[in-house]
Amino acid sequence: MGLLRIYNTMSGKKEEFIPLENNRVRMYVCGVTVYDLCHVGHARSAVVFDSISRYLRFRNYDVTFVKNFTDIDDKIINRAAEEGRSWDEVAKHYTDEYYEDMTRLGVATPDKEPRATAHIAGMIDMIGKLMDAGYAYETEDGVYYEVGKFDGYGMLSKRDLDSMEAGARVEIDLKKRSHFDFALWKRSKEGEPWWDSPWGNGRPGWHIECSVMSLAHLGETFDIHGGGADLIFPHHENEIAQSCAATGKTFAKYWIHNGFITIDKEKMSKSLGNFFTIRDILKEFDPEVLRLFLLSTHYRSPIEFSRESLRQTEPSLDRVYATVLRTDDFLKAFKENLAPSKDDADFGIIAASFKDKFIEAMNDDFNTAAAVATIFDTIRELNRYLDKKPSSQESKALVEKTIADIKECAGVLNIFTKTPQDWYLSLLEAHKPGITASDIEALIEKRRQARQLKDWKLADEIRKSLDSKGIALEDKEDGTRWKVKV
RNA sequence: GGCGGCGUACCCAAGCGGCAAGGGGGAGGUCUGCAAAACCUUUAUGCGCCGGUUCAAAUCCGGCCGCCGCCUCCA
Repeated sequence: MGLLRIYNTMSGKKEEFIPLENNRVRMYVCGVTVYDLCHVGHARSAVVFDSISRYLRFRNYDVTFVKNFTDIDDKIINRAAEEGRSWDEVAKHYTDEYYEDMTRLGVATPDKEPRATAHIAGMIDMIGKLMDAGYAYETEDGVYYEVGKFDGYGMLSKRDLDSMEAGARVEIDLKKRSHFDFALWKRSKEGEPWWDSPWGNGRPGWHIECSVMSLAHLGETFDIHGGGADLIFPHHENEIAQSCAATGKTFAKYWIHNGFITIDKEKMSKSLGNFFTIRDILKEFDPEVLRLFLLSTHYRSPIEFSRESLRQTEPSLDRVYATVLRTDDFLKAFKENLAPSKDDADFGIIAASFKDKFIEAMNDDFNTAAAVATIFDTIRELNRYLDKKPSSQESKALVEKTIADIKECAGVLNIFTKTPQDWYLSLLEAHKPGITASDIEALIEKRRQARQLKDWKLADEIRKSLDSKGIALEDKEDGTRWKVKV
């Protein structure tokens, strides 16, 4: 499989990936706060880490993948007030919505999906340790972490407290010893949800949950910690401060951060209001289109999002499905009648090298864009081979093996997973051409009869009328196929 | 102000020291009743600009221009 190299935010370099423990990989990724529908920025993070975990498994690592839900937070409380229901109903509702989006996007459920509110006891325990060790202090608002006490503060985000103080944009909270001290425990105000603690009734600060849940499920030190690049500071920096101070151990070995989705070059975000929900986009596009679009750019680079770009992605998928269909036809009609030829040998060499090239691309810091290109290279070579109408005893096995390899590698990215038939039906759904599959079939039959009578005029009229609706016909030896034009 | 990143063809996008991947689009061709699909040829002597290092630079170094992110909640 070769060496896997991963860009580590901590070192700022690509490093050889060596798990802490033999073949086992433990990874923790920061999930979502369940207070609203997810947008495509969330989709990117989910798809990227889903593909990374799939690739690690493809490499035969024994992966434990943990992704949390933040189910208590100011935004949830505010949302609950707006919607006139309890905070936990809001959290439950948007967790369900999240699962619906992830299922459609082909994002596998992680091994563990802890919720913050299920780990309050662990948080109280860790906060107590931090208090005892002198890293935390109490104010009238709650308990704070004193960042100045932690030597390594800023090691991940490469910044030091002094220079940050100079650029601080927020008014100083006089109750805190430093502007950058952050809440471990917030005392609850009237009407807010609360849990009992040695520091009074309250709720956890945001950062403590990840330190506690990763500890509970993965141990003091684990292999990979991931999330969006906007979490580097302060969230991940604070997690490091908490965990290292509490355990005295290294927290995570490799830090992986995905880049943002932008709209008109600006980061997509709730606060700017320039976002598209996953829900809305999937009304217009097959989920694999969004998934391939997200994986066609390296995970650390920004992606400029637009419907136009998604439209450009559709033909890529279509090309693969057309080849899968063609291969199905080839295998069905296969009759062996020639001795092996040079064509078989030539294609055999190309086909045999595909998987290695795919792996090589993925080994280079999960370069999915380059990996996808190896699939397209192989698709072209396969088409070229099929054009030669191979019929030797070897050709059938060769074609079957190639398609199997393509599907296996595409499975790592979880794309090209449908049958061609389902792909065309999905496009019909997404493009809404105003005609049903059975209507199309009926017109194809009418045209078949016309063609039999060599009534080319009528045949062409039927095709033209379908074409104007966005449906293309392809005449094959054994009949006519339809497809949605992309 | 501090820190980080980006600028590759008409569009998207890999490459990060040794002849500029891949997808879309355009042009021409093969195939076809005509098409479509597929395949072939073609489409950047060029990688924001200017210098430097090197036998060799899109890749390394320096300067400049433009854009973005983080420093506040954020995937």
